[in-house]
Amino acid sequence: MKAKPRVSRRSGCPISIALEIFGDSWSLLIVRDLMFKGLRTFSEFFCSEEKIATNILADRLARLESAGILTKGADPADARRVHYRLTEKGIDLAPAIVEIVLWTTRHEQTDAPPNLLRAMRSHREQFLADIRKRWASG
Amino acid sequence: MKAKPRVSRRSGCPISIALEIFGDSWSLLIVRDLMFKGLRTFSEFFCSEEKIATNILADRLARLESAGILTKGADPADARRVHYRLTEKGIDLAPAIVEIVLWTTRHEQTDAPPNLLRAMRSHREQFLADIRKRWASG
DNA sequence: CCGGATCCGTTTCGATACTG
DNA sequence: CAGTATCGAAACGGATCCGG
Repeated sequence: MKAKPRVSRRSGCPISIALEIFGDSWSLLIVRDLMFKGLRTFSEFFCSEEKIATNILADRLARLESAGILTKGADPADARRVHYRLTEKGIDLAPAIVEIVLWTTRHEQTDAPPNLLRAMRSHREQFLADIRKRWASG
Repeated sequence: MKAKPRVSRRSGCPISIALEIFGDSWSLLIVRDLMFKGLRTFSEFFCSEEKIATNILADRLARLESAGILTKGADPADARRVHYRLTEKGIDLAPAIVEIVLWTTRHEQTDAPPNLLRAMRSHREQFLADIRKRWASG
């Protein structure tokens, strides 16, 4: 299925928000899983806790790819597998995702790992640098 | 109209994201307009650039209210008008919204006021403190 | 006028079944 | 494994109507 660029009449706003990603639950979850959980393949996303339907998953992966947030390629180890990776643009979502996660844990009760949260909150710059480094290396 | 709590099977995730707000375009735009543009009333939101339909607007305001992100009250100046304000929980969305806006301006071309962006980027803590102060004063 | 509620055609979603 | 195809259900959006 092709990612239909549903035309938005909401552009031209002085203070704008990229709704293509931030307005959509699935896109947000996919990026989070890619960034923090190390998920890479179609079936890993499909089997994750969110129970996304295969057609929606395919659609969102296509949209995110055409938005330049992730790229699709053959797994170097196993050529049958397709591999999704964040682009530079995608990795750059980290600060926003971190703030979103922090707000969520402050205001809804979650069972997020406390040490991870502490790293996000108290050593923000270090934490973001680590994410970048992890992606740079491989 | 009541805010229907469309049940999510996506909870229990170690690193969670509050999809109720970050997963919905309109909610995000309403909070942004409340936070940065000073919009307060139903008709101000309705007449804003986004061209939201009245039923959708009413639904999202109700959802955001029941999520504890904003409150509804009579305008002290004009009792006929209804006034929407961010709660503490809503104001606390500022860091996330700021990162979202910064990412958007970095990666899509927008015509956001450059001095505003500079304030967000270079004097982040001061900028966030100012938002809080503005809301504390009334 | 202001703040919605209701109706209704269109679009999107989501579950499942199916395919290369 | 990595997706399409299909189809009923839900959400959207526009227009109009309504109570205060």
